[in-house]
Amino acid sequence: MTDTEEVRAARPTRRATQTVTLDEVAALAGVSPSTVSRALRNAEQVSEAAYEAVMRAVAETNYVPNRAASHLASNRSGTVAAIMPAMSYSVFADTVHGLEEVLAAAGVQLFIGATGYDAVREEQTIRAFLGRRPDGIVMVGATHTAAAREMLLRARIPVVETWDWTADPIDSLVGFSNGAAFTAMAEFVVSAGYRHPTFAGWLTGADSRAHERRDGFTDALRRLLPDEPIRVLDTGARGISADAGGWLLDEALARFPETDVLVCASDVFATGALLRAQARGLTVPADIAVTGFGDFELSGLLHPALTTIQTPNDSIGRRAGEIILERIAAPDSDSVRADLGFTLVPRESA
Amino acid sequence: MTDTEEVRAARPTRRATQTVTLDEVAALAGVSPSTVSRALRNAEQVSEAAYEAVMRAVAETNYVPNRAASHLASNRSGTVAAIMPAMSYSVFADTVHGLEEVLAAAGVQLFIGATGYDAVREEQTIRAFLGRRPDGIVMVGATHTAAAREMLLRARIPVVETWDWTADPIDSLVGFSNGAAFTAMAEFVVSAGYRHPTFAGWLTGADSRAHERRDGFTDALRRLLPDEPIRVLDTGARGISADAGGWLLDEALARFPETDVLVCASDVFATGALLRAQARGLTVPADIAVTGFGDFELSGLLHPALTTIQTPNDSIGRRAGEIILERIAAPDSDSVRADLGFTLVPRESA
DNA sequence: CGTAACTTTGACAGCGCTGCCAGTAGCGCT
DNA sequence: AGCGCTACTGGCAGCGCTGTCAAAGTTACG
Repeated sequence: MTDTEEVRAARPTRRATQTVTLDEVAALAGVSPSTVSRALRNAEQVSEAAYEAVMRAVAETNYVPNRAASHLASNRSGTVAAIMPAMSYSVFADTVHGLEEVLAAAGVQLFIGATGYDAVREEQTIRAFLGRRPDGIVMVGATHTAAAREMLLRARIPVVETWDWTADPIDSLVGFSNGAAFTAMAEFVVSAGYRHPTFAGWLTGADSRAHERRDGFTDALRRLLPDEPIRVLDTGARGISADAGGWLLDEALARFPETDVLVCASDVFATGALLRAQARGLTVPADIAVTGFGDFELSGLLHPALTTIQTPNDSIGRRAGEIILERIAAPDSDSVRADLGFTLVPRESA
Repeated sequence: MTDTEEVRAARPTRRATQTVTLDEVAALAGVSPSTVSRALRNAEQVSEAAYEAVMRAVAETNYVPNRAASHLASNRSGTVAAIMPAMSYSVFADTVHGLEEVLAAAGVQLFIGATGYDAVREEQTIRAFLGRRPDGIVMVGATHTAAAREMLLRARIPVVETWDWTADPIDSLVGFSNGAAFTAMAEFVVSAGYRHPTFAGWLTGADSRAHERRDGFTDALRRLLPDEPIRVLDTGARGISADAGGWLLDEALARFPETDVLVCASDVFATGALLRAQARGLTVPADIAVTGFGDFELSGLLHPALTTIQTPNDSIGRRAGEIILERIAAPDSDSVRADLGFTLVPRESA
């Protein structure tokens, strides 16, 4: 320990321990760092000999490029952020899945954040994600606080709002009209002869899509059955669950015994309502009909099979991913508004 | 356009357009960049006056710190990567949800990648994620290719494997024994009087947990019913779906008509099988009993309600997040092995 | 009033890459 | 041989932060 002085003199490096850098690969390959960088990103810009020397050195050192450094130098992060209300309901999980698949194929990585249907958390999540300088943002929903909208606009990156339809998207929009879907459902149940429909969903949270569904339904109903009172049920603190669907059926029977069809804002509710009706010894649709929304796999297998609306869950994610990739490649291209529509699936439950 | 010369002379900046930097905030606040950095990360290191000047400047400029630069300078990325087989099945979505909640509360952001139950894609995903230098990695499963294991070890970051149980985890482990769960199920169905069980699941893919479930079941069966032949059904290319569960029931009836209980590797299959049995006019469990795995919400609402095994989906994610955070804070702390167990839920279907 | 200890601040280098530029080598042509 | 090309390569600065150090200011105390 006689060389304490020298050790002190050498300023301690802040380098990450044990991590191979591009410079070390370059030294081993006998080329300059620039050449290594080129070989790794655009092999055709480099001679075959250099390419192979680099690849050998990469393999030998197990080099993995540091994307944070690359991001800083090139001002492209190679990431996209997705902000969802929740992941536990399969509809959004399907959308994330489609999105992830498209992005991963392009070498873009996906950040995920959940807001729990809370506008404040949405704002926090957006702010946190913008710190990562994603190349694009995908959001579920087109209703945001003014501050959130402002942040997204100022970020000057492609934004895709999904699962919704609006006249003034922040940037691009991929979805369908929840209101139109429930207008279609209203028309269907009325044409099927039902005269006393009750709408049921979760309307307490900041889930604007649920409100659009209700409005689409009740507006149509006022037109189709002008003399009929409007009946709406809210699961409130029960949130979104099959059990809440069971509660909705009980509640409809208790508060609105004239109900002949329970129009649910989600198959989650409809399934719970259907099973509860059967548990109570009622026959669906003879005693009470039930409709859903979302067309989950199980919905078609139940007895009676659920009348519902099929939504393009996976396609929304894929299309959103494609749009982000297009706009990253050509930032001046136009924003996209894609209505992927919905399909009413009449089955046995109504 | 007479100043072409001067314009040429000025080397074009590579700065991101329109993005506020820490230096600009410092200039506006009238303090040094160091002080801004400190104010934003450890307010207590800075005088009250400086803190407030910084905060005013931040608000005025809408400054959002660039985490890539912070990452590069501090060698901590503030991210965790999660690698899942799939997101479309609620069990993993629940785990992601629990994980995201814990991490987001600590200001850590979550990268998500899906492998589609494919070992090669798992390797590619790990490699891609390591380029982001996450502070930790959460994986579903404890069975990986040698190369994947090697990469994870070399990364020298906390790794949590989940949803599995093994004697030699890479680092930490949070899950339960899939084999033990199906040993318990075997004991249950035998003690309930069933003598001709058939195991059913998806065994074609790289889903090692499915294999462990089968082995746990068949091993126990050989012990409990030594004279009984072993019956196993594989959905093959049908994968994991309720429809495949229906096929499993048909197949069991056709190929193994002696089957008195169909033991499914997932509630997805069990639900499909149950509904198919009813569609065929069979009574469950009298004509054929059915058991599942996972205890989805719907499983308890079906008629008959599914006998199944409850798994700690959400807790696995939360605990994994906690472990990662602990180990980021104290890198020398010991790795953790947490068996979160499972609960057999006897109901009406068996 | 002087000294020691603490608090607060700023300067500076550097994290690991990429964009830009200039330079060299090799080629076909006049 | 000399010219203009193209193909390939290396040098350099800098992306936007943070860690480290040293200096300045402030307080406590004998």
